[in-house]
Amino acid sequence: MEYDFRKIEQEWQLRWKENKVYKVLNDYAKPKYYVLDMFPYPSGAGLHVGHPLGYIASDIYSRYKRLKGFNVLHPMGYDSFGLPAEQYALETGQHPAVTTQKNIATFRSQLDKIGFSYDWDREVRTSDPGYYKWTQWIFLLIFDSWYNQITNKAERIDSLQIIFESEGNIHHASPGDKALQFSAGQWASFAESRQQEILMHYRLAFSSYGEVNWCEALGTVLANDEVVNGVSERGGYPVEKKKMRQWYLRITDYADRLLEGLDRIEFSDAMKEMQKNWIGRSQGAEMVFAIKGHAQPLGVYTTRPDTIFGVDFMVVAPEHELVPMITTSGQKEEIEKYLAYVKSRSERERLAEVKQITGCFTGAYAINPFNGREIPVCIAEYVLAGYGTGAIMAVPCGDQRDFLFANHFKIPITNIIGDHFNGEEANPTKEAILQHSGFLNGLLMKDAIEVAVNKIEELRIGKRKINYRMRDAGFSRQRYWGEPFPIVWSDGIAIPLGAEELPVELPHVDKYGPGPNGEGPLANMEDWVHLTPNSSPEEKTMAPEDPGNEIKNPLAGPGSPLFWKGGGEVKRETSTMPGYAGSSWYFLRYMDPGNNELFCDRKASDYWGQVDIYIGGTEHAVGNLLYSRLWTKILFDLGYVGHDEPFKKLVNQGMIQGSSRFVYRLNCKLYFGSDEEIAKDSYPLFIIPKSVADKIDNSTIRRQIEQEIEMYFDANFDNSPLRMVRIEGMSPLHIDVNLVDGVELNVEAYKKKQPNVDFLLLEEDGKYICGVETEKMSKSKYNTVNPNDLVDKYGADTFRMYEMFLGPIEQSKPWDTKGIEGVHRFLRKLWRLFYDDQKGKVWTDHKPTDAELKVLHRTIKKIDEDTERFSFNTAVSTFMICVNDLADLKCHKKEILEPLLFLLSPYAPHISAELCSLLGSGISPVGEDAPGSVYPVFNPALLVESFKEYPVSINGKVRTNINIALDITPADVEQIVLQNDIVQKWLEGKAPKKIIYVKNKMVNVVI
RNA sequence: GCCCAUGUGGCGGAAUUGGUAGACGCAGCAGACUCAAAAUCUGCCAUUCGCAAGGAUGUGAAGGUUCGAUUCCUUUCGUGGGCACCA
Repeated sequence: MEYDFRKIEQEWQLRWKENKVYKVLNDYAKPKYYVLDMFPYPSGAGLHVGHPLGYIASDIYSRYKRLKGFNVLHPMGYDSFGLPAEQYALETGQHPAVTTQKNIATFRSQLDKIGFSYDWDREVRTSDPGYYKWTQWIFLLIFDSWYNQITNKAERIDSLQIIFESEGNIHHASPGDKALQFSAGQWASFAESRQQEILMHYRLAFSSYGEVNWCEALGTVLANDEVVNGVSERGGYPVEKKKMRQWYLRITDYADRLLEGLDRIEFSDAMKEMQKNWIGRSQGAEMVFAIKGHAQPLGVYTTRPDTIFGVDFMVVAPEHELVPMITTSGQKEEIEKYLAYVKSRSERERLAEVKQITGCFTGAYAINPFNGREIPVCIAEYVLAGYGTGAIMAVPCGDQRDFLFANHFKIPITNIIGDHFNGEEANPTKEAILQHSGFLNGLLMKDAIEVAVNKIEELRIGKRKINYRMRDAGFSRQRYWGEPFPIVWSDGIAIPLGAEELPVELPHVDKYGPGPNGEGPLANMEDWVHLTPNSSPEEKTMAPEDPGNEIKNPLAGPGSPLFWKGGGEVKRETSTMPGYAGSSWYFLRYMDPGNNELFCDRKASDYWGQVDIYIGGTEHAVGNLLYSRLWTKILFDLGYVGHDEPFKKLVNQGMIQGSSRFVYRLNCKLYFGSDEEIAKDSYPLFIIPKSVADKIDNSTIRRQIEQEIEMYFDANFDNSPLRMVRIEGMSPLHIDVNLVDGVELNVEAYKKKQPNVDFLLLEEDGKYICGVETEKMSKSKYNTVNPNDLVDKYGADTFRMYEMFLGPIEQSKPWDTKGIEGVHRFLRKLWRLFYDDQKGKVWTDHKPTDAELKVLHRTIKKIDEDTERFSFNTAVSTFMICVNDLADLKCHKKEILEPLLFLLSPYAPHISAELCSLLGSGISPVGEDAPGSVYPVFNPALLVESFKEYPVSINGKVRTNINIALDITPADVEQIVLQNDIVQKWLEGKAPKKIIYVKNKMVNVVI
């Protein structure tokens, strides 16, 4: 009986599907475990071998935990909104919904072949109205919330209204307009539109005019992480700043909690570091400098108040509001010239010329409050309007940019750090003793920071301040293929739709181009955008004549002013939500996917709780992972979930790189002698070996190739038309890796695909060895490998184990198909422990020996340890060692083999299930007959040894091995070791200085 | 520039707490079985000196701590990733 993996895998997959063995119930009595994969964007290219790496790891872990008795949630879905489908629609006219549907079908069929244990009844798709209804719902919830800095959590907006009614905003400054202040009485006197405008500044999801990354070529706004080096990540088009009405999430209010939460979760240091950098917390002080002759002072932010006496000038951002006010008439012309220059420069240019110092003097002078010194105020590009106050106090001896600026404009530098400053570059040290620094003289800079801040606060010219690099997250996109906002606009007021209006379905469009004024494609849908009475039958409920049908927001509670009373022009919001909207909470929907009342029942989220293991790539380090954490914290504050960090532990899978193969095409010109031109098609493109291609510049090699070509024509034409050959060089060409066996090209197969080529100068055996390079896996490089091909050839079990065998899950590594044979051989060898090709059944019911039990229990222990720590590559090795050992022992005993199958089943479920079923005990490691209690338990007693083969070293070098009983005294050990011939030889009659004996490890004799 | 990873045979990698470096697999070499092939099995396989026994060297490089270092410390080089006028 042979190992017929195709038949076995097909049959078991069908059976598992029919019996719904992976169905997961919210069985609140059982201990839970939540294993999550980052759900994929269903691209048109389908899966390549890199995708399943994480999926296989998570599947193994899920199956393992299930066997250990946990109720394991292990779902899968699709992040199916996004730009690529829309781009494709623009190019081909195919509706994104159609292509997405098709791509998902491809993904699903590929996933199914690998034998994953997903509960597909819990599948989510972010582009499904049944799903994005709740994305919209959560958005409305966030819209209806504000961040209370006193209680330090999000609250519903009505609590803020109550506060305003009783005390104004005295204790809650507006995050959008710091200067705004009003009393309770004033609040009551404001018109409703004014009140709404003020509330908007406080909302956690708010709308505001802001500078966005506008990409003309894509006709859309891009997120910061979609802009790379000033051009769009996709397509590389230029990106510029543009003011536009946008939606934002007030993530900055959560900056500190997002930082603090990192201490409570298991992410890699690299990942935490990336998030910390992104948040960019810095501690310092904000203080004001008076400007000579002006009433309004200049506010600056600094992290180094200790350097206050080293301030030689001030720099403000060119966009700073004070610039036109303080510029003197003498400097006006120059300043305007500089402003024009700044404006003319695109983001791209500015980034390309980092560290180039440009700037201009305003003519104004600021006064240092500590020593009364008058210092010039300049403007410069290197000061950013969006960070801090948009102005700095420049300390050239301590900051390199300030130093360069001072040098450039010949501003004298005050040295406050003595020898630490060499006059050639700034030194940002905190270890210097301060000089020329008034009341700070003699203090270590480190210590002076606190002293200076205290003084600043005492003099009431500033206060300590924490700043963040992170900005509020732009939440609207001028795109089609995303969630529509459940918002309508009336007289400039954003009105949330009621829960009963959800989902606001994405209307079908025929054109995917941008709308007028850079709006999204939805703006072209006149009928959809304008909500006037009777404009569309299904919107009847909005008819203003019917007072019972007001658009009300039930989220805002009774008596809320937030509803549309009819009349006036009402327009829908035409932008859509960004890609991260749907992926910020999908892990919650999996817990309760069918719920029509709520996005996820609190009981379900309390049960499943945090994702215990989240597996995915590093590319979402600051996107998905940060926003998911934000949404969870908001939902936690508002009482919708019971935990505030979504992911307990994150495992980053490495990237599988492609291993590209090249052939080298000869570039040559052929001259023909006869008048009759021979058809171009009748002579081929010539391919030369890499060894020849490398030496193409060598004239001897060229001559050799030319002769080769002449011979070719002599052989293929009766009267060779060739008069002359001139070789111009060669070009490496990517060739399909599937035509290559290792590095050897399958010449026949290649010729079938490329009939018009011929190979020159091959070795005698006719082999062609390809060039090799490691690159990103991509279709255009012909280096993708489709898992389907491998599953067809070797089976899913082999494929799963091979992917794990490649190396540590977190490491990036190039794909190499060659080694898969070894894993396949291992599974066949395992099969032969049960069934022999000739003899048939070989397994028996005989009692196992101690040696056999030892092999089994060593394996149990190692597999447990390795699986727990995600060391799947060593686990596969362990299985191989075990099967090798059992084969050596000629062990075919069911009592040993059956537990082994249970150990193996998370890794290779099909063969394990088949062999278990053939053993006939009526228990299975997969599915409905798999009680947790049959998973093998390690018995340490079986591994106890009484002797050990100790390595004995002389001066740290191993010279021999001696078998010594474990229970004897160190003195006896020394005796035995010293009597050993080899040790004697090395001692040369001398007495050892010292003997180190570590029980169960080694013995070292020091001479 | 700053931060984080990482560097071990021809190749992927192992060595979990400082204790026999190279497990397991690929590739390669030699052999068995076979008419032959496939499949399978057996042996060899870091470098170097040596007929061998047995030495010497060896985890990017240089130092250090230690009886003992792939593992810890310092310096340095290479590779990969992230951030980058953030005051």
